[in-house]
Formats: sequence, structure tokens, C-alpha cells
Amino acid sequence: MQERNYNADDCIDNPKSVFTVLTPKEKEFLKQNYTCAFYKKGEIIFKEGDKPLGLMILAEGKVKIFKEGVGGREQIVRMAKPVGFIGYRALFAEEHHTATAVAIEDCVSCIVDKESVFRVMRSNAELSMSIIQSFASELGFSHDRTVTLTQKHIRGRLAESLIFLKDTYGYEDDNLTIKIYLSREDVANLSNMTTSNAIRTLSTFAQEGVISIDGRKIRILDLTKLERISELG
Amino acid sequence: MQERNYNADDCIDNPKSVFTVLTPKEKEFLKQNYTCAFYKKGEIIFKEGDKPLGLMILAEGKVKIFKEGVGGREQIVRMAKPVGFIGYRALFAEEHHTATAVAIEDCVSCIVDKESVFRVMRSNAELSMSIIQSFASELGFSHDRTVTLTQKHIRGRLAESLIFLKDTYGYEDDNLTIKIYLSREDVANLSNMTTSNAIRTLSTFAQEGVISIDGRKIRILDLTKLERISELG
DNA sequence: ATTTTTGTGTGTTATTCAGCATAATAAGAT
DNA sequence: ATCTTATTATGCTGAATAACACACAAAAAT
Repeated sequence: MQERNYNADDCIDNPKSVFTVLTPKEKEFLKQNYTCAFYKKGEIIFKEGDKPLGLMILAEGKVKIFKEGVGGREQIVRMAKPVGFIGYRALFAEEHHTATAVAIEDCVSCIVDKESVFRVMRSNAELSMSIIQSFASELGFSHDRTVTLTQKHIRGRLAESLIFLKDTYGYEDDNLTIKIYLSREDVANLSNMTTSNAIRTLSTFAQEGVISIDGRKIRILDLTKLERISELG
Repeated sequence: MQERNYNADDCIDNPKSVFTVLTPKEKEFLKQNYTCAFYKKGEIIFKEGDKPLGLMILAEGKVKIFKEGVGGREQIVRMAKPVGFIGYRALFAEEHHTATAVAIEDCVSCIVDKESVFRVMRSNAELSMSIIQSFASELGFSHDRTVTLTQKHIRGRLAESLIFLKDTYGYEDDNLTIKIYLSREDVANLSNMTTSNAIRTLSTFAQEGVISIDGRKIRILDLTKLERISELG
């Protein structure tokens, strides 16, 4: 893999990470207590039932986190991006993982061991506060999703998912293409529908001029219309 | 209301509350910085869009927390019991409320003002840790619910909801009757189905001898069977 | 006590969407 | 290069469940 020479300290110094609240000394301490892992596209980072080993920070790449439901049907509950935590829910709940994480692209992840994280949290209240805020936001997101996925119709669910992907990963340089390339199956598993219906509905959106499709590249041509479809349900 | 004479300090000294990790001095501080509120059955405690004023501790009574979805359809996302927080998600996310809380029974709630809570959290890392653990568990629950409500069939969803209510509120002295009395509509809003279907499916369960119904009293006669229905989907 | 409202129960119809089949294409593997 | 497998695409059918209509009971208001 080409990013073998990734400088892992970057993710702790990254201004977008929650670690900005730490003192230089605390950051130094964390830097001395983590290891890095590299994952190829499609690789499993952790599985439902695994015990969390530490706090994983996604330094590079994109990750889907999903649960297996009825008949093995996947439901994606979160999409992670750098620099964000993965697997932190189980760690802080003192549980085994209740979801599986798979690399959507080649990934780099830094793991700070549990004891070191907890030690810094006890020494610096602001870190805990930041983590609490992250959890609170994430819980709000999860509640929103529950309502959306149960109540909206297929078109609304798909529209909302596309907007969510755009908000999470942003656009490519053309300001149109959503900066993540998912299989139709993943789009379906994110939106609570069958793959067939994801394909069908994406085609319909394209026919209506709301988006354009080029393989896995999805361009949002009419965001207003997409938002309207999402709101209508 | 008969519990006007409720001693509000109880909820901070309650051994089941997260405040057990506090020092006597910190508890004393909190006791000097809270007020109490009484709500009649059916009353709104807070509404979607309201700004959270402090940390609300449900001292007595039962509360449903729901979101309004497509066409005003309610989805219950949480059921609170004493001694637990309510409205804490919005408080810690620094957002306005994204859900509405309504008293299922007459309730007593203690509100510790935001600044005081934050001050104690900064002085005692264990409180933050406990709150983080609560959030992490709650998020896991929310993910579980998302999968259940989207993937299981009506019977499975209802069965799971009944088990959830039993686990949350326990049994009456007969060891059969679920210790909460919800309208059919609330059961439906908890289980993502229409009221008609909640009524129908409850009747079917009763015919099958899994439960027995007496108005809003629901007795679980065959928990194993109910669990099996829940697992099958 | 009587009216009004709210909640419960049941049957019928309409709609959405999952499930399945099949084909065409693309991507990997040998 | 060719075989194999995964992904994308489209059509058809049936099942699940929402929506609606209506009757009746219970609770609340007058």
C-alpha cells in the first residue's frame, strides 16, 4: 500500500479533531501510546462481537459502519471520514462492538490504547466535554435517521441519503460530484431499500434531471429539487 | 397534585443515578442549584424547537420522547423512567430540542441549571465518564431500534416493543403485567405501525396466548414465545 | 344526565415495495 | 485472453401494511 509512510502524528495534531482541546504535553503522551493500521478497500476493520482495543481514529480513507439485521440484511448506521473516531461507541459503552466497520477505500487508522485515552480524559475535562458533544450530535443524527428510514417513502429516503453523503464527504472539484463512490448495494443499505429499488430510483432521479449517473459517480444537478423530494417523504 | 411535597434532593442522592460518583460537597452544590417542576399526565415537558434550560432529572413518573415525522406521525425514540435524564441530548449537543417529551403519568422533574452541571463535570471527571457511558449505551440502543423498526415485520416489531417496555419498567407485583399503561396509539408510535395494526396485532397475540389484554393492562403470558416472535422478525 | 370527544376494535381496499427472475455489463482471477 | 464472479439494470408478481370507513365503548366535558 502506498501510504505506508503516513505520519500518524498528523491525526492527533489535526485541527479538525477533538484533540485540539489538549495541551501539547497531553498530545505528546497520546503520540507515544498509539499504533497505526492500514486497511485495503473492502477490508473489515472490526466486526460485530469484537472487543474494542482502543480508540480508533480514522486518519485516511472512508469507512461504512453497519449492522446485520433480519436475514443478514445490512443497515448502514454511520459513514466515517477523516479525522473521526470509529468504534468509539462500544469502547465507551464498555461493550463489544455491535456493528461492523468496512473500508470503502484504502484506509489508515490510528489506535490509541484505552487506558491512555481514559487517562487523558481524566486529566483534561475539555476532552470529555468534546466527546460528550460528539455523542450527543451522533445520537440526534441516529434519531433523525430512525424517523426518516421508517416513515419516508423510497424516493425521500434515497434523496436524503444522497444529501447526507454530500454533506458528509462534500463535492469533487466540479462542485457537483459527490465525493464518495458507493456500490448500488451500499446506497441501498444506507437507505433501507433493496438494491433493485436503489438502482431503479437512481435512474428515475437521473431521468428527472435531479442527478446524473456515471457508474458510481453521482452528480447532484438540482439540489433544491433533491431537498424537496427528501422533505416530501 | 399529591406529590407536591416531593423531596427533590432524593433524585441527586438516588443510588441509581449517575450522581453516585460525586463527592458529598459536589452533591451539595447541585442541590443548591436546582428547581423542581410537576407535570400532569399528558402534559408537555419540552417541545421540539425549545431551548434546553438545564439538565432535567426525571424523579417520578414516566415520560415518552418522540419526534414528529412525515405528516405529523409520531415516532417514540425513548421512554424515560426515574431516575434518568430527559432532554440531555440537546443540552450536551448545544442544540435546541429535536424531540418532544410528554408525561405518560404525573411526573416530578428536577432541573439543574446548565452552568452548575458543567461546573461539576469540569471538577469531577467521573461524572463526565458516566455521562459518556450513558450516551454510548443510548446510541447503541438507537442503532438497534433503527434496524428493528426498518427490517422486522409488524409482529416482530410489536413483540420487541413489548419486551422493551417490560425491560424498562418491569412487572407489577403479579410478575406478569407490564408496569406501564400506554394507549394503543402510543404502542403503535413506539413500534412504527398504525394504531389499527397495533390493536389488531395485540389481539392476535392475545388469541395465541402470548399475552393477555385488559384495557391498557398487558400481561406477558409466554415470554419465550414473545422473544421468538421478536427474533424471527 | 346527556352530549361530545377520545379511544378501541374490525373489515375492506389501495399502494408500496420486497422478492424473484433474467439479462447485460463490468471487474477480477486464472 | 478467457473464464468466472460481481455489479448493474429492468420487468413481473405477490405480500405486507397503510389508509380508509365505520361501529362501538369509554371517558370527559357540559
